[in-house]
Amino acid sequence: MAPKSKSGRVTIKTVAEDAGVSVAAVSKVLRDAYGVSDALRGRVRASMQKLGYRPHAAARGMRGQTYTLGFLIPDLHNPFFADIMAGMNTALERTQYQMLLGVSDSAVPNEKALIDAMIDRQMDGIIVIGPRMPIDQIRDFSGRISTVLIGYHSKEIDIFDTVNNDDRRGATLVVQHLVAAGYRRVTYLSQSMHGAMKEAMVTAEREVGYRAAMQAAGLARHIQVVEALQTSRDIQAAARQLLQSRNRPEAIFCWTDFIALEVLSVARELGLSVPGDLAVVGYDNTSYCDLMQNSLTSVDQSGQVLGLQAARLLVERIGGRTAAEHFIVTPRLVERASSRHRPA
Amino acid sequence: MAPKSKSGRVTIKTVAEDAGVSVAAVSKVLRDAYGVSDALRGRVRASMQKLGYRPHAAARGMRGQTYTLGFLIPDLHNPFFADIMAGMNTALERTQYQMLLGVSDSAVPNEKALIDAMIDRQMDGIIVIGPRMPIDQIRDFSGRISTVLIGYHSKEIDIFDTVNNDDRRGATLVVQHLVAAGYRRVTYLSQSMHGAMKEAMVTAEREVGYRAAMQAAGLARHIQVVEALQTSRDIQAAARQLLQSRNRPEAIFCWTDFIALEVLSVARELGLSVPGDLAVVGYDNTSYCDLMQNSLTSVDQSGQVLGLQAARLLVERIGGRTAAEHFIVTPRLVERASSRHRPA
DNA sequence: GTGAAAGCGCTAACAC
DNA sequence: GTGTTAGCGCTTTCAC
Repeated sequence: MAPKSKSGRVTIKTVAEDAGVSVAAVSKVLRDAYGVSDALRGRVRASMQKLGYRPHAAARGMRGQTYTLGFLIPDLHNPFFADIMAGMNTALERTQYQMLLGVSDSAVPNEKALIDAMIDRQMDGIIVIGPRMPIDQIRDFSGRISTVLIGYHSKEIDIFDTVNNDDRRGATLVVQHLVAAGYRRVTYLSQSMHGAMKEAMVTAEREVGYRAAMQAAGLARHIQVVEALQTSRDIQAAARQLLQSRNRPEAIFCWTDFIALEVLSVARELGLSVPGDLAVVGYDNTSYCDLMQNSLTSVDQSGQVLGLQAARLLVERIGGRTAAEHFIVTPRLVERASSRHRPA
Repeated sequence: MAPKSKSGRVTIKTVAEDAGVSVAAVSKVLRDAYGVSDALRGRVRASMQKLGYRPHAAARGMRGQTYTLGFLIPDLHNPFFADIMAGMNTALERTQYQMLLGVSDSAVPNEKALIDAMIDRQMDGIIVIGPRMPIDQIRDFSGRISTVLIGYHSKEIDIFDTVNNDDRRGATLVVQHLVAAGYRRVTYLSQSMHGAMKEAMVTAEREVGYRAAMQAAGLARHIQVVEALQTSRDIQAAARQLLQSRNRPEAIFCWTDFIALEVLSVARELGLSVPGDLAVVGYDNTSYCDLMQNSLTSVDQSGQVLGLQAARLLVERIGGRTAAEHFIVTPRLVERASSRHRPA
C-alpha cells in the first residue's frame, strides 16, 4: 500500500500514488469528468476503495462544487415538511448531493443567518420553504446561490424558481365545500406575520382565495380573517376568543393542519361538537388528519410532488439553467368528519 | 475603498489591504486569537464592516474550524426533536456555531452516509439522536469527530458523551401509574428494529424498565411486548391486532407519543372508549399530548434540557475535553385523561 | 505585536 | 488521454 501523506489523511495525492497516476486523473474520476480511459478509471476506483478515500468537501468547495444542498424550513413541528423532504430524497437518491437542513424558527434574522451560513459554506444550491424576509433580500441571496422557493408566490423576479400549489384554488375548494355542506359564517384563521413580509406567502394567497370564494357565494358579509402567532398558546387564545364571541363562526378554515388541531382541542374544551356546532378544515393533509380523533378535512397539495420538483429544478439550475421555472400543483380537497354536512 | 480581489469576492486579503495590515492580522482578529492590539483589532473590524466581509467557511475548513455543528435526527415527524433543538439553540445562541441538520429516515445506510458527509465537510462536531448503527461503527466515527449522543445508553466507550433521561425509570413510572389506576394487562408497544442494533437504544431501556416494573407488581404473567415499524400503516395494523385479540390488553404503553396517537385512533375506530376500555400512555410529552382530543398521559423527559446539555457538552469537547461525560435527566409522569382510574 | 510565507486538498487550464 | 501546475481563502508557524 502506498504511504499516506504525512498528515495521515488519505488525499487524492495518496490515491494517485497508489494507482500510479496523476492527481488530475484522480480528480477527473472523482467528478466523472470527460477524458479518462476505462482502464485508468478502474485503477483509480480500486485504489480509492482500498485506501478508504473520502473527498474533502472543504477543499472541493475552494474550487468547485461541494455537492451539498441546503434546505431551509421554518420549524420542526409541521409534519408537512417531512412529506416535502421525502420527495426531495427521491429526486436526489442516485446523485452525489447531500441535503443539510436549517431551521429558522420562523424568524427573519435566523433565516438570514442560515442562508448566509449556507452561502459561506459554498453550498451548491438551496431550497427555502416559505421565506419571510423582504423580497429585496431574497433577490440578493438568490443572485449568489442557486435557489428554489417553495410556498412563495412571486414570478416577477426571474433569478429563482418556485414550486407551489395553487393556494387560491385550495382556499376556494374549502369555502365551496363548506358552503355546500350548509355552513355560512366561515372564518379564516391565518398566521400573524409579526412585521415580516406577508405578500407572496401562502397564507396571503389562501386569504385571497377565501375572500373571493366567500364573495362569489354571496357571503361577503361573513368574511372574517383572524391572525395568530404560531405558538400553541396564541392559537388557543385566538380560537377561544372566536368560539366564545357573540356571533361565533359556523366553520373555521385554518391555514395549516396543526392550527386546526388546536382549534379542535379548544372546541372540545368548550363543549362544542364538531361538526355539529363547528366545522373545521385544515391545509396540507398531513398524516394527523387521518387519525380518528381528528378526522380533519384538509387540502392535499402533494408535498412529495412539491419536494421532488423542487429538487429537480434545483439540480437543473445548478447545472446551468438560468431561465426561471415555476411549477404549480393543483390542490385537492380531502373530506373527513370535521366538516360533514351541517345538521339542520 | 480598497479594490476587491479580481474575483470580486471580499477576502481577508481585501480586508487587510483596506485596513493597511497583513492577512495574518486579519485572521487573528477573526478568530479572537491572542496577540493583537486593540487599535489594530478596531481598524480591522471597521474594514470588515465596511466591506461586508464574510469568512469563507470552506477555506477555514481547510486549516482550522468550520464553526458548523451537525445534528442528526431519525425523522421529521416526531415533534420531540423540536424541543431538543430549541434547547440546543439556547446553548448556541451567543456562539459562532451554526447548526445544520441531517435526517436519516431511521435507516442505517442513511445514517452512515450523513455522518460521513458531516465529517467530509469538516464539521467541528455532531450530535446524534438515537443512532441505530452497530457500536463499532459509532466508535469509529466518534474517533474522527467530536460526538455527543442523545438517546443512546452506553458508557463503556469513553470517546463520546451521552445525554439521556432515565428510560428505565420512565417506564417504571408508567407501569406503576397504570397499576395504581387499576390496570393489570399492560402491553408495551415498541419499535421494530429491522436488523439494526437494539441494545443501548431508548426502546430497549424502556422495555427493561417495563418488564422489571411488571415483575415487581406481580404481573409477570401479563408481560407482553409488541414491535411495529414506524409507519402509520404498520402501527395501526399492530394496534388493531392487539385490540381485537381474545385477551385484549387493558392498557398500552407506547414507546413514543405519536405511536400512542395512532393507538388512540384505532381504539376509537374499533369503538373502544379511552380510558374506559383501554388506557394509553406515551413518552416524550410532546405538544400533541395536551390537545383535548388526545389528552394523552406521557412521560416528560425535558427535551429542552437534553438539547441544551448536549450542545454544551459538544462545545466543551470541541474545546478540548477528552474525558467522557454522561448526563442524565430524571423523567416525570404527566397524567392526563387517557389513563384515568379504571372504572370498576 | 505584527507580517511573510508555507501549506491545507482539491479543481481546471493548459501542455504534452 | 494523461500529467503539470497555479491558485482557491484561510490558518499557522516563525521571523522580525
